[in-house]
Amino acid sequence: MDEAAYILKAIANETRLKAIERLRHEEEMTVSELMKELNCEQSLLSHHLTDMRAKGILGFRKEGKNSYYSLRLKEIANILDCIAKCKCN
Amino acid sequence: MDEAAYILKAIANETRLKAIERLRHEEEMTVSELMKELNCEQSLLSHHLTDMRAKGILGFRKEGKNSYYSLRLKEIANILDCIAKCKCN
DNA sequence: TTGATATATGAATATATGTACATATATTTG
DNA sequence: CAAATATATGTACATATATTCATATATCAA
Repeated sequence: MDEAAYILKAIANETRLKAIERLRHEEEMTVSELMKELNCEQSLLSHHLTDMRAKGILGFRKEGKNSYYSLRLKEIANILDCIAKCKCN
Repeated sequence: MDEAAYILKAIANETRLKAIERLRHEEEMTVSELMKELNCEQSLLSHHLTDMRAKGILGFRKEGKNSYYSLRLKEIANILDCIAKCKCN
């Protein structure tokens, strides 16, 4: 329950959820790509991504100028589906 | 995504998750019962319950001296299962 | 080597959330 | 009615999270 709260806190944020939702359908994405798609400022997005990465939620790969982020815990995306169902009530 | 974050924020807390997990298996419970089981101080628990109730997550019924809380959005409990699966990685 | 691009980091600040404590309210019981 | 019980509420404070801004670092291209 402890760890559940830890994970939920790490994703309970609009920008973070958007990133997760986006990464769910993509193998990996660069920060720039995410910036454009989420319409989020560079530094802010970087903070969010860095933190989720530190918490094991996102995967990471650096190549040249770019950083590639991916959804490491694929199951996390299912949470979004659960909530989508809740909303239908 | 907006609303997903709203709900996740409302439950991303150890005490709240414990309450949800407990209510999941019970039709309804009083504050006192929850206090004992969650080992949580009265006022603090009340604040948590009141807030989740205000956000539509918990159901509520008052009878005599007691307040009965229930899990209104049953699907929310599924989120806990999703996370349990994540942890297995 | 210089400048541009991509990203990260740190510090400062704003805002939200959690907690404790005192007190209020409503109900029941004697 | 007075005391006891169950719960809620308000306020203050601590702590966590989000956001912004300035700046650092690394890579690439001319």
